[in-house]
Amino acid sequence: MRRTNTCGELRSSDLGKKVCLQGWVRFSRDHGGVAFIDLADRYGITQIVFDPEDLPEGTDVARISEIMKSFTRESVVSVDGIVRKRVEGTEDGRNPTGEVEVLITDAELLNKSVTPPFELGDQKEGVLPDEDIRMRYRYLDLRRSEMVQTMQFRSKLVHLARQYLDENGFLEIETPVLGKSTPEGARDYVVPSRVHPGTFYALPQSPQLFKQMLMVASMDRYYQVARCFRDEDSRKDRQPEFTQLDLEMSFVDMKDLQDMMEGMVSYIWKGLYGQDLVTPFPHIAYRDAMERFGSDKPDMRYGLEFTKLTDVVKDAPYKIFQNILAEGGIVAGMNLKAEIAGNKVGRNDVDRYINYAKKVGLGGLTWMRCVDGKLESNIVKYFTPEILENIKTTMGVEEGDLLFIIAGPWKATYEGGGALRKKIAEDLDLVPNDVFQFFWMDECPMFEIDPVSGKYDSFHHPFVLPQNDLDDDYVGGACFDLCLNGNELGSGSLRIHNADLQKAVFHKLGLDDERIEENFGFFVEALSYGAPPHGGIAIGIDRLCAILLNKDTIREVIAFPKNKRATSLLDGSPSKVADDKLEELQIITLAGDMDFDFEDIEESE
RNA sequence: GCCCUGGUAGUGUAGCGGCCUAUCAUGAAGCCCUGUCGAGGCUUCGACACGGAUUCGAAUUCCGUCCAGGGCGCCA
Repeated sequence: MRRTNTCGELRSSDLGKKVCLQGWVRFSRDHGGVAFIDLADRYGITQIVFDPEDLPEGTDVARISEIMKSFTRESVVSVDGIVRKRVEGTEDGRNPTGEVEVLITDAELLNKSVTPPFELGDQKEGVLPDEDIRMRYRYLDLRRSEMVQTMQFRSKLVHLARQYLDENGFLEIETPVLGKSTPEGARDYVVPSRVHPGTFYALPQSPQLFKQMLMVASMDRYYQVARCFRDEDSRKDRQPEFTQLDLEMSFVDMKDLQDMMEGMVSYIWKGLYGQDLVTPFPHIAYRDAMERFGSDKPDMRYGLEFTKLTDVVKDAPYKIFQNILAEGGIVAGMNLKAEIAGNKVGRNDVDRYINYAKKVGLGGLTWMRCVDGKLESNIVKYFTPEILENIKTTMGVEEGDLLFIIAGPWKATYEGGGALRKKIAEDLDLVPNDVFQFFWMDECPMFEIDPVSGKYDSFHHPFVLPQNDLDDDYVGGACFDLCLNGNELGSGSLRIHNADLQKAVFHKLGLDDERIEENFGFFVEALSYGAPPHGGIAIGIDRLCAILLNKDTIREVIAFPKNKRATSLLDGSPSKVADDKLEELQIITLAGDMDFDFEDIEESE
């Protein structure tokens, strides 16, 4: 008999039906006479009961009994039976199928499982095996209902995005996975060409150039669920390969792009949770984000904002601040209000935060506490009463408040401050984890200037449309990030559609004509054939899923992720390839146990 | 490349110089049990990541290696 129902389907309304269920033996409970099996598949769990005293006439009880002995944990089995009501008082309210059970009339072992390396019942929290064990046996880990739900969630989310974009006239177009390596940006994963020995394709870090060329090609609205590759070190939110919802639109301004994205996120939200998301999303300028929260992707679900104190302390005879201000640095303070933080942070904690501040790149951390209406600390003697009073007013200090004051060069100091702010919020449990706060971070600069080398670097990437003349002191970029709860979900921008302007930006970034031609010649040429004004955005699907599901790492929302060292514990990749394959590709390797010695090669040069 | 944390039966853990012939749970194997649902009861099996050092004595301290995770750099 073929499967008639899944293991999550049967209800009281099915009583009396003859059914065939097929699935995995999750738990079995043999009472000597009557025996139960929790039969599981991705739809749910149905209780199967073997009841030798209550079988239809002519059933070969001994045979079924014998077959059931082979039903070891996680074996796949097929069971024919009759849906019946559970004995009064033994219903399981936690399970949607808990009112019924299937009385076995026939059974078959489809495929035996050896003893699984860990238990798959995941009703109880905190008993998961180490992640490396889960990865080694990911196909078993994925059987767990939590993982099944995650995969379903992700699938639904992507499906909703596709639906929305399709309804809005987007074409889903695949761009190449084998492309051209460029020296800029992240390291490429590289694929050797057999046909052209000595040359290599690169896997895309993003479909950026191709989607822009699709705009040149008049496709007008494009999207792709694009796998992207970067050969850089992993983090909990960074994998060597990851998935972006990548899209591009022609004849749009930034608001059009953001409206479209807000519409899409709302649509996904409605589909996922049945609730309306509040739009439009708030905006925060890059500079404000940095100066208020110490981050370009601030978590604004809690306070602990910074207030600039540069002007307030500029005349204080405190040498450390004087030196910093003389070098163009900033001074800013964070007020840990007495009731939420100040009273919970003692002298020892302050020392701990001072140490932490040093670790995150701050020179140090100045603190003051408001006691009996006066600011007290080891350094108040360096400040005049007027300045102290001014600090109190500026920071809104009240009795018991604790001030942390950071000082130093603008970027490093605010970034360090942002790390400190995050740490304090986590320590004091100030982060609400049931709030989802989307917002746009915009008004970004076009370039960043390396303080050491003085070289220009793109703030986002070199294809962003500059907002003013490239020779101006400050050049803004038409780019923005979509952020959620302190995470960057994606970046978007209007793009340069003029070939000369694109070249000028490359020049500004230090590329000469030869290098531009070699690496981006085809692209600049494309722009010269009537490229329309266009812009686009890419949303990190892995991150979005992880945040919405409250997962600590994107590995939890990727079916087969790589580990920290970019290896797959499941298939053992990356791995060596056979020598004859390398020979065909005309590749020799200097690593591993081939008969080449790096030093020999160096000497021969 | 660097910093930090960790590695004890198949799995999750306790132990943190001698009470260790290493705890508990789960699992596996066997037996018992007719209403359980992570069933229960009894019996059995099974581990200190690897290599050095210190010490009368090391799972425990130290050094190195390997493995896993978090972070810095990196991620235009």
